[in-house]
Parts: sequence; structure tokens; C-alpha cells
Amino acid sequence: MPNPHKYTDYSIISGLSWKRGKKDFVSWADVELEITLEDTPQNRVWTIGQVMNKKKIESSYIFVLESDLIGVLARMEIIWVGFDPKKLEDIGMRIRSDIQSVETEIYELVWPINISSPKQLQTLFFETLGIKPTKKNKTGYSVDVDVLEEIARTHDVARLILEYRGLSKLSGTYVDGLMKSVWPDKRIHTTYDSLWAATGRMSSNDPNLQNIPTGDGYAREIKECFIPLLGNILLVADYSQVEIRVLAFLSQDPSLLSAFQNWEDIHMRTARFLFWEDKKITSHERRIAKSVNFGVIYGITGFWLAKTLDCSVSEAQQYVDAFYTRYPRVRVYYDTLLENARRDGYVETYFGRRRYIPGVNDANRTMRSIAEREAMNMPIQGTAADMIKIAMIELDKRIMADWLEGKMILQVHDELVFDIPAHERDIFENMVREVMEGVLRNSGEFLPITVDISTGSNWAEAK
DNA sequence: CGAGGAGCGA
DNA sequence: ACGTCGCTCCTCGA
Repeated sequence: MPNPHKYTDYSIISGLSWKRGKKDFVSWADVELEITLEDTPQNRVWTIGQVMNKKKIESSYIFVLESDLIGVLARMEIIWVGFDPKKLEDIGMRIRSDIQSVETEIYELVWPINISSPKQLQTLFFETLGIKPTKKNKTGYSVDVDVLEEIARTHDVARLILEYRGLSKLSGTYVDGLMKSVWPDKRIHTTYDSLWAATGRMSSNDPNLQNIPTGDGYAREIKECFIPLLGNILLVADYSQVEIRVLAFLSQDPSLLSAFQNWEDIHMRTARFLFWEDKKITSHERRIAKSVNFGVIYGITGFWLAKTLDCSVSEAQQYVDAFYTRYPRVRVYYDTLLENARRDGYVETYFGRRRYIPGVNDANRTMRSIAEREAMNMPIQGTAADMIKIAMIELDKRIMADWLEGKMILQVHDELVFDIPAHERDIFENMVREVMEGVLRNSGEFLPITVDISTGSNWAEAK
């Protein structure tokens, strides 16, 4: 059972802030600030105003937004999400049994060794077996999934270790970890932070419900353990490709905008630009285009794309150049953004949320490149975060104003989860779609935003 | 107890 | 030699 003291002193203070006991400093906008805290609950109270002052967020719009969001998050945190611990226990037993089998197989090949120790794996592969290392990290040679995939082509033990890793992750983080967070009433209660992430995204902890596995097999079964209250259903609504739509909106690139206005498949659109306009696009080519689309949002480099696509750097660079040639306003947008960042020392979202990025003027080229990618990504990720926060505030208002029984219970960056009675299904579907899709629709140019909605008797089924 | 490596999500 | 933002688990050494 979770620590019962965690919530006994949980209280909303002046409608502005509530206790955040665990962390004793905030890190935001690359400004690390010690907040002097005496060890008393009263002194641990931060107000939104104090935090935002320290972080130099100067937009009053964002101040009001974050203030309004506090009550919404408090209600979400208080409601919790239903959970089926017996099912998880059963899954856990099967995973542990699989781990045993894989472990036995591994130990037939290499013995003795702690499979969970990267250091020992390093010794095994690069000294005992004499494989030549391909990737470095701070302390030596990496044995992460990329490296092991490569080794697995010639050594079966690497394949087995990858299997072991996957199962261990599920067992440790998602079975044992989640089990510790289940309360006697069979519910799980996360904590959200709205002003922690540098971009304005929310984060979730204790437990983190924003990184529950999405795959098939055991991963899917784990997600099936998240269930609505008795008699209810879960409704999941998620923004489709929201970040690249935000890029279209911020850059006002005509080609990017028209792709969305014509409801085209954006990856296909880019693929036709990168390859041959009229020819049939293969799935391989579409995959390349998808990597480029995503990469651009993160400040793509030819080097990284080459590694991802397993092609030469010059070929990868051609794709990047082709993207900017065919979406020219995106290039202009980023150039202007970086100029402003160098002059002002910060970048902003569409709604005025600010991130200070002093590194854009750093003398060190590597540091500067990192800062430039941060500067390029923040307005996109941050505007998407602003959008869903605005939608959450509006939805919370409407749920209360209309006296609906259903509740908003989870947020996963571009996804909202509701626990609702079945008879409110249509009401919620219409309301949620209208509010989420309407958030950006106030500024002249119309950008189509798609929200996918589905329902089910558990989180896996509703996704 | 903290740093580092690793892996899960968007 | 670097795609962005997070959180948690594990090992290992102070």
C-alpha cells in the first residue's frame, strides 16, 4: 500500500497551489533555483505566482491558465483511476515465469553474470567474446538496445538478453511498481506537475501514468488492468499528429497547411515531396518521410537521420534539405525563431509561455546546437501542451456546469481519459471533440485538428 | 544515497 | 558525435 501520509497533508491553498512535498527545488527554463524550505508543511507551500516569478514567465495569459488548471488537476487527482490488481498479479506471475526461462537459457550460454548489470555485459561482449564496440557512453561502451540488436545477428545470447530486458522492465516498473501504488479500494492515484517541464508539458509521477506500455502481449494486458468505476466505461480522446499540425500553424507554410486542410496523410504528402511526385509511394518511402516529419519537430540533423534510417549521412541530408525546399516557410520560421532567441534569450509558445535558452549564444558549438534544438522544439511541444491544458479547463467547466456524472481522470500529453456512465457516451464524445478541436480555432486561419475518440471497458480497449 | 545506464511513454 | 520532453528501475561505488 502506498504511503498513507502522502495525502493526509494534501490540501489546496487559497485556490492557488497545493503542497508538493517531494521536490525541494524547481528546474525550469534552464534556471535551477533552490527554494529554501523549512521542514514544515506550511513552508513547503509554493504559490503559482512565486514559481512563475522565479521562472520569469511573464505572460498573464499563461498565469491565468495555470491558475485555472490547478482546480482541474486537483479534481483529477482526487478522483483516481480504477485498477484490477488481481489481474495484474496474474500477469506478473506469468512474466516472472518467462523471466526464469530466459534466464536459464542465458545461463546455459554465459555463466556467471548479472544480466541487469550493463558493466558486466560490457565485459562479456567486448572482452570475453571479443566483439568490437560500436557506441560509447560516459563510462565506457554502451550495451543498449541498438548495440545488442547488432550483436544479436551473430550471438544468440544478445537476443535472449533483449528478451530478458523487456520482461524485466514490465515486471519491475509496471507489475511490482504499479502494485505498490494500488490503494485498498483498488484505485491508483497519480500526482501531476504542471510547471515542472521546460516546455510547459505536464508530468505525472508516483506512479507515472504517462508511460504505461502500449504494445501487444503483456504490455496490452497491463493496460487492461486500468478500468472504469463499476458500471462505467472509459472514453479516450487523443489529438492526431498534433505537433506537426502545430508546426504548420506556427510556420503558416502553405504546403503543410493545405495538406491538413485537404485531410491528406501528411507522411504520404512528405513522401511524394521527397521522392517522386506521381509515382506510387512504397511503405519504406513513407516510413522515411515519417521519420523526417518527426525529426523536423525535434531539430533534425543529417547525422541522426542517417543512423535512424541506416543510410549514409549525405543521403539523409538530402532528405532534410528536400523537406525544407518543399516546405520553405518552415525554414523561414525556424530561422526567424533562432534569430529572436539569440537576441532575446528566450522563445515562446503561441499562447505566450516562455522558455529561456541562454545556450543559443554559447561559445561551444555542441552546446549551441543542443540549445538550438531546444529552442526549435519548445514552441511546438509547448503550444500543444497549452492547447490541451486549455481544453482541460473548458471541459472541466462544462462537466460541472452540465452536472454530468462522467469525470476527466487522466492526461497523457495529447490524450485525455474520461470515466463515464455509458448513457453519457454520446454527450461526452460530442463535447470532448468540440472543445479539443476548437482550441486553436480563434485566429483567422483555420487549421483542421482531428481528435480520435473511442470507448471501452478498460484502457487498452478504449485506446 | 546519488550518478549513470537503460527503457517506457508522448 | 547531439532529435525534444518526461519518470522509474537497476547496479555500483561513495
